[in-house]
Amino acid sequence: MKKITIKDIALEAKVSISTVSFVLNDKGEKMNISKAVIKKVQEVAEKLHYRPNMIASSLRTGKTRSIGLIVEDISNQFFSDLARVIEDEAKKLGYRVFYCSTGNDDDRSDELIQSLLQANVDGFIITPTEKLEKSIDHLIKLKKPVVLIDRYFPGQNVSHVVMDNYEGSYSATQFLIKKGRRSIAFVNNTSGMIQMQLREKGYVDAMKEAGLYQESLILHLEYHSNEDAKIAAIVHFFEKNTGIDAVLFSANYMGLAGLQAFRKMDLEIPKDLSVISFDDHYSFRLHTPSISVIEQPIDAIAVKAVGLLMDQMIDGRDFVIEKVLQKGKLLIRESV
Amino acid sequence: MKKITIKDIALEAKVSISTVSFVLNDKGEKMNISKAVIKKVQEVAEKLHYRPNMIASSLRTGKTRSIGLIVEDISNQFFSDLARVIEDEAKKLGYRVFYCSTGNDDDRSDELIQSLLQANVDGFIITPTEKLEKSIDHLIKLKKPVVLIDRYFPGQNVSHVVMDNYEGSYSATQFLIKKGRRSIAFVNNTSGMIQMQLREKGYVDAMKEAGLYQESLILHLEYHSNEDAKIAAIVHFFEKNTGIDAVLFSANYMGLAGLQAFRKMDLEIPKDLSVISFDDHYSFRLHTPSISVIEQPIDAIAVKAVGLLMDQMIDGRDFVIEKVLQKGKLLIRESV
DNA sequence: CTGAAAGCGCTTACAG
DNA sequence: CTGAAAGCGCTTACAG
Repeated sequence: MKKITIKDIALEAKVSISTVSFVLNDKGEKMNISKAVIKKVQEVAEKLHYRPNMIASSLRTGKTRSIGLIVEDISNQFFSDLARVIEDEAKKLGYRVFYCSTGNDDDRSDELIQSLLQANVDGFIITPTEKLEKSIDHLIKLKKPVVLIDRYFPGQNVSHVVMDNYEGSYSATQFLIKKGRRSIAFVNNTSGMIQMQLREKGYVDAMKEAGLYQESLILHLEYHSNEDAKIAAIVHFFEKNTGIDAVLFSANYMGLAGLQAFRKMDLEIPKDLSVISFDDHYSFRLHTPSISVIEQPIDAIAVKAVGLLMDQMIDGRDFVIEKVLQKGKLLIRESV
Repeated sequence: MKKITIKDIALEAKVSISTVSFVLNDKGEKMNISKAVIKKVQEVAEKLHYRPNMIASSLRTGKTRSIGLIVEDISNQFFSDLARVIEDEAKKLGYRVFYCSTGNDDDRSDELIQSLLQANVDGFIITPTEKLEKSIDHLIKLKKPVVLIDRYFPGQNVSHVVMDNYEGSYSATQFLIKKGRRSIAFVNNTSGMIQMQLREKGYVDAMKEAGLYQESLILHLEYHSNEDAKIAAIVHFFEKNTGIDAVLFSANYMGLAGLQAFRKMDLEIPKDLSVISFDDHYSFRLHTPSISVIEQPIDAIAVKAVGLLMDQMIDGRDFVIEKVLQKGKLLIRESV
């Protein structure tokens, strides 16, 4: 089966290849090509089952109609949900999405950016890792459209869309306090990224306002440790700090490790301990009791991020840097 | 920042662009280019931070060094694990992977194949949906390398790598029988794909051999129904067929629906009911009690599939169609 | 041993 | 209203 090119169409329709190209790119009217010719070309293209060669057109135009999506871990449900919505949104606009996971590894993130640059993606949506600020500066210098999601660098002037982490954490903590909980722990990781800092700050402020704050109630888990190590650390922490009656996890994978720790310790939820975690997860719904979460507005984040990226990708438009905060949602289930 | 091309290197190194191309493609020696020139060209390329334009080279060679991976649902852990291993394997060999989900929708699957064809991927790894046989025939006619995973079409001569579904199901059923269970249910979907048929057949044969087979112990869930509908169907089935003392689920999403059904019905696992499911899942390990599974040999499947695909992609090599069965592993946890 | 040139399949400025 | 031609950045058969 021979590849059909615009040359074949031109031959068959007895017009020049430029005419074919104009018609197939819907520029026929603009170029004052006659209705009859337009119709003819379209029919021939249809008849021969013409499929444009995207590689050739990319080489010529320098555009690939693709965007690179770099997330932390595509096998984490939060990110795979995000990716799916972003992909759908992009497809509506005729863009293809290449996605890859950093595993929060800075070197790998940098490599991925290089490789996507080399694949000539037209724009980037990134959940940056800690040391990625330079690489992102680099993209900006290259005038590549970039939107960050889930987190960002406070000093850097780049569009980003994130949840209102401070508010989410603050309200969840207040909710626990109103429920009569007094000794509320906060389990975070050691990454120090802005979204984790804000989640911690929301908790700290709510605790301080209620006069309940104690530094010893905060546990920081090594980010790069495996799940068993996290479970062990949580067990150790709760054995040392008896009397804790509630806990807020700053991400779903910590919450999941926590549930396993509590099972080992035979702690009963919510009698002994109220539990709330950031980010929803299938296992939180299935768990007995089901676990309350601060659900991220995934759809809103994805749609907005694609929108901001498109704004930057439209040639010549003077785009504005936008920094968007989306509200999360406290989903109360049986665990509080 | 200007894009560096081989022309720039040629200019700077004072050689022709062909020489540059040969050197950078490691064909310098073969073309009898002097050591000195090779070194010079490499140094200049390094100095100018040359990055080859993959689009240009693709247009010229017709190869993209990429493979298309079509799975049923990338947000299902079985497929996302599979995808990760395939991606890693492919990367080792210098290939990039584009992945997409069919959602078991035949039209969408066909579309995805078209779109990957248009993106000029060099080969395909596919978990086919029911009506995809024609599309796959089409790929073969185009001489596109294809490997199927997880399932295949019995009459079609295509390389594939799948788990030994019959054996997995047969042993799991036998295990339940040896444990003293007598009224063992089997929950399958309505898709009728070969892997599901074989899982059912393994169960049926084991039951028949033990003289325990009853057709009424098999439930078929509508594939395209949502989770709540599946849960309702399972509840209905178990309310009608009282006395069932064990159940084997033919895929993880059915097992997960089942766990929710049993929770609603206050069935106690494993006292009232032993449970085993195909495919592992995070929630199966976290569940109280933890759920026994027939674990798929994901790494082996992925590695083998990439290997078979590469065999086909090496130009001119007369590749052989291989049909590979990998053994699954029965992981016994608390649910039996 | 190395270079000039054709060509992959498009898009688009230019000419008429 | 439509066509001839240049050029995107490579690879490779051919010439010398």
